[in-house]
Amino acid sequence: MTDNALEKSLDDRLDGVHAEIRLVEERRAKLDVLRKTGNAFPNDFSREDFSSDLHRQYGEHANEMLEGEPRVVSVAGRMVLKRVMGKASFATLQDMSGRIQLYIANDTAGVEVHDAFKHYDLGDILGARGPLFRTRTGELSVRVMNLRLLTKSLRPLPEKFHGLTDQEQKYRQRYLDLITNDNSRRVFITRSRIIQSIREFLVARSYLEVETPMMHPIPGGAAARPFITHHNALDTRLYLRIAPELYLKRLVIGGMERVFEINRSFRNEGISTRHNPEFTMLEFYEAYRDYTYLMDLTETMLRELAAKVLGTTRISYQGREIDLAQTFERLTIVQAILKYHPEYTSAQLGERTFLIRTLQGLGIACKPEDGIGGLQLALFDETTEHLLFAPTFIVAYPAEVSPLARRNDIDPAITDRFELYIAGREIANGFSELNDPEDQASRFQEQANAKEAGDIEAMHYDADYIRALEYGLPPTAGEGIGIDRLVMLFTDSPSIRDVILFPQLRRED
RNA sequence: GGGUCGUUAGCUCAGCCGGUAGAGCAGCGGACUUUUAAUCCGUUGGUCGCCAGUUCGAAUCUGGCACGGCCUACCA
Repeated sequence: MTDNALEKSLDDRLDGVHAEIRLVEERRAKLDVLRKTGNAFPNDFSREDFSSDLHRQYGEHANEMLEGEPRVVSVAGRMVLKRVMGKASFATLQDMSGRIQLYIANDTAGVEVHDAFKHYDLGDILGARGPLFRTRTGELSVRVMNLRLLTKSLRPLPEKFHGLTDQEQKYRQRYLDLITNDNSRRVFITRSRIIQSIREFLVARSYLEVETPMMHPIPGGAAARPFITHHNALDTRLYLRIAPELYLKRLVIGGMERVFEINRSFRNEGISTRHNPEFTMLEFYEAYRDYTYLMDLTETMLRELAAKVLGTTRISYQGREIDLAQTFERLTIVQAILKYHPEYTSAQLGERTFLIRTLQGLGIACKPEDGIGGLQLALFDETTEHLLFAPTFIVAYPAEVSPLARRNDIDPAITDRFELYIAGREIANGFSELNDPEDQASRFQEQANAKEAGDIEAMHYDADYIRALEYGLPPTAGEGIGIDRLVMLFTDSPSIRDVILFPQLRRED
C-alpha cells in the first residue's frame, strides 16, 4: 500500500464515523452548556407520582373537577415524544409504569423554561411538577410549572413509531428495546410476576426457598454436557451445574421436607429459539408425596398462575388457543403414540423389530442396547411430542432413561415419572424420587459405564450422593419446570431470547 | 453443526435489466398557545457489513469471510 493509499483509507475511515458522531456531538455541546451553568447531573429531584397511578386515580375525572381541586403532581421519566408549537409544547414522559403527557407553555411554565425545553432532546430524562388537567382532546396531562433536565441523553433513540426492530440489536442493547417496545416491557414484567407468583404458591404450601451450589465438583441431576471451570486456590476442576436436583434431595434428607429453588442452570449445548446456555429452572421437592400428587399440584399451579398473572386461564400461543382450566390429559408414551398415530397398533408398538424398522424408516439411529421402552420413547419424541398442544402429562417413562426416578411397583422396567407437554414442548418433568441407595448406586454405575463407552451426556457416579441416600431419603416427589419456556408460553413469545433479558450471542467485535 | 434468508443515513425502509444513492422519523434553522406518530417550509447527514473477483464502470453480478433472523439436530 502506498503512502497515498494509506492516507486515503484513513480519511475514509474518519468520514465513516462522522455522521453518527455529529448527532452525538450536537447533544454533547448541549451538555457542555449545562455543565457551565450548574449541575448537569442533579439527583435532588423528588419524583412523587407514577404515571399509571395518575391515570388510574384521575383518568375518569372531568377537567372541571381537576381545575376545581388542583392536584399538583411530581413526575419523572424519559421524554419519548415531543411536540413544539411556538408558545406552547407537549411532551410525553415515559416512566416504569407507563406514560404521562406534559404541557409546557410560555404563560404557565414561563418563557425561559419553555425556551430551554425546546432544546431538550428525545431520550432526555426530565422531572416535572404541576397540576393535573385534561386537554381539549381529553388527555390527562401535567400543566408544567417546574421542569428540569435530570439526565442528558447523548445518543439518539430508535425511531419513535416503529421502535427497534432489528433482532440482534434488541438482544445486544436490551435497554433500547425496553425503552421503545411496549411488548418487550410487558414480557419482562410478566416474567417477574410469574416467578413471584410461583414463590407465593409454594411458600403458601410450607415450602422453603433455598439456594444450592452452582459450582459442582461432580455435575449431576440431568443428562447434559456441562461447562467446565477451575478453582485456583483449591486447584480443582469445577462444573457449572446442569441441575440442582441432587443437592435439593440432600436437603430433604436433612429434614427440609418441602424445598424449592428458582435459579440458573447451565448446559454446554446448542443455542436455538428454545435453548440458551444458561436458563432458569424451578425445582421443588416434597416428602411423603408421589408423582401423581405432583401432577395434580402442577395443574393447580399453572391454572392459578395464569389466572393471577394473565387474568385468565385461556392462553393464545402462536395463533392457537390453550385453556388451562380443562383437565390435563394423562397418557402413557404408547397411548400417546396410538392416539396421534392410529396407523400403528398396540401390538406393533410392543414389538422390538417393528419399532427398530419404523425408527430406521424415520431416519432415527437406534442403539443396540436400547430396550423396548427406549425405542418407544424415541418414536414418541419423533412423531408425537410436537403434536401435544393441549396440556398433556406423559407417564410411564422407561427406567433406562430415568436414572434418578423410582421404579414402578408393578413394572420395574418403567418409573413413576411424568413429563408435561404444552404447545408441543416439554414444560415440566417430575417423578417419585428413587430413595433406594443400592438401586441408585447400580443406576449410577450404568451411567458411568455408558460414559466410559462414549456417551458424552451420561451421568457421573456421585458417591457423596449415595452416602447421603444411605442415611435415608423419605419417600419424596420432585419436579422441575423450565421457567423460560413457561414465560414463552404465557407471553406468546416465539423465541427463548425474547424472554431472557440478555440472551447469549456471539461476541460482537 | 447443516439448510436458508438477510446486512443501504442514528432509527424504519425503498433502490428494477450493472451507469458510484433516495424517502419518512430523528437532528439543525424557521412558522405555529390544546398537540398526541402534531403539521407546514428549508436543510445537514452514506468507504451501501468486510475482503477479493468479473467489468470501461458494482449497493446491484460471482466467490470467500463476519454477524444476525428463521428452519433443523441435541435438550429444559
